[in-house]
Amino acid sequence: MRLVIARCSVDYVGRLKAHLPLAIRLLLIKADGSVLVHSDGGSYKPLNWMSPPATVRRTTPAETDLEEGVQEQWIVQSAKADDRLIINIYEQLHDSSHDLGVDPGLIKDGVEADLQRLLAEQIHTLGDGFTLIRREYFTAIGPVDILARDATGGTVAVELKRRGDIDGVEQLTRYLELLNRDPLLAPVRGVFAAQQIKPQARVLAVDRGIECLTLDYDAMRGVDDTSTRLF
Amino acid sequence: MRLVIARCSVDYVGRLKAHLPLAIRLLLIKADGSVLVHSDGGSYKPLNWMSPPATVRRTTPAETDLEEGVQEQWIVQSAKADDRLIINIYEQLHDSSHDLGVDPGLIKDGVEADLQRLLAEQIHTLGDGFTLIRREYFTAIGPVDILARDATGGTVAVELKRRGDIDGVEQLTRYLELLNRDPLLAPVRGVFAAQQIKPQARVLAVDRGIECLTLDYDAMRGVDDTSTRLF
DNA sequence: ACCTACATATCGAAT
DNA sequence: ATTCGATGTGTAGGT
Repeated sequence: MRLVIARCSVDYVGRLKAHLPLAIRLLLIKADGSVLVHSDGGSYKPLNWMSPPATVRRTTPAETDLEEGVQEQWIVQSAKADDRLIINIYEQLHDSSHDLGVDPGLIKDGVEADLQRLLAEQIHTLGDGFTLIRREYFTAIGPVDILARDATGGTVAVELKRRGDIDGVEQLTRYLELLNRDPLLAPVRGVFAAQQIKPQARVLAVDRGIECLTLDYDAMRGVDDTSTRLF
Repeated sequence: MRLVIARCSVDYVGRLKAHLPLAIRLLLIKADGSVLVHSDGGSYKPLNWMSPPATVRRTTPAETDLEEGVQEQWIVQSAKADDRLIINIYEQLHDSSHDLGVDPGLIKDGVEADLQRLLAEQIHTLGDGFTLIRREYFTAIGPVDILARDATGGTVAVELKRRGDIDGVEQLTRYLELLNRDPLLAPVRGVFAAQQIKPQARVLAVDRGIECLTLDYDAMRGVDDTSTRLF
């Protein structure tokens, strides 16, 4: 990994065009040829970048660029696509290289799978008398997150999201259409469950006769004591 | 901006939990307190991070951590949420600070807004005799990208995407359903326009009587001479 | 401040 | 290889 602090301008040409005027930035060149251009603010997304695999080629700037004060020009070319990053370096303020080795990678916990496990264990959250048929109930168009039976014996399909968006309602609608063609299951009603449900999604769900359920992950996790001693 | 190369382990606790085992990584601390943890591979997304605004607090490691070889411990606390990043530093291999100043920001060209402007200006791309009713035609469920009138006086709703996916067809379908309830507009037919249309999306669109149109952005920009002198 | 839609999204699993 | 779904999505633009 090479770290360069430089006064530079950057142009990206590929799926779109993007231009960064002259300013001081961090240029991060990774071992796989990928390049990140970061400013001293914003979030983790670089101002400009090139995804790996890529190659960095150092060229002599054109006459007009030299006159303007460009010391070096880097051309970062994607190996896969016709995407290119052109970095004009006016002044290098720092330059260091470091050997990092291979990273063992990230271990995660608390994603949708955990939410699903918790809801399956606490199926009464859906309503009194509910019983679990199964998680990841497989259909031709994909797995239904949770299939359950309500107090009256009716089948309920649950689509589970962290963020309840309109896409999730569409997904559940497709499942319900399919499940309701099965005479052994029909009629199947739908429950759209999420930590947060967007107003638009709620409107669409209600319009289609789908019940909305907002989940409190922290409360559900509080009930399940195994999750408190993960690391 | 501070750049540190260190042998470290990292734990994130917040919306989820994530753990990075001991390895050499880049720690990038920005002026707004945000921190990025990068390895020498992957794309622009850090292995772990803290979004701004945040504060970095250096603490003395606990007894057990000291025995294990932890020299320093950084606690990065989000100012907004109860999100925390804990970085255990076993060895610092590099440490430098740099003053970058404020970045002038990125200038983009070729995003959906540009496509929409060009298609509105060159509405004949849809067919001979087409006239523009308006861009961003507002409805209760969101804005229709372009509403036009064809040679026979019929109304046409255009959904525009850079990449034509199945979601875009669903979106247009919802708009068409709504628009066709309006007797002043009905019947409204749909056109799904994108630089690239996925085969699945095309099949679904055709199945629903929606016309597909592949756009050549470069050609459309070529017609519009103002766009040739953007940079 | 909240909500909505777009993104050079990235990333991983399943097909 | 490609598609699909999740993301600690981020980001910009509107109301």
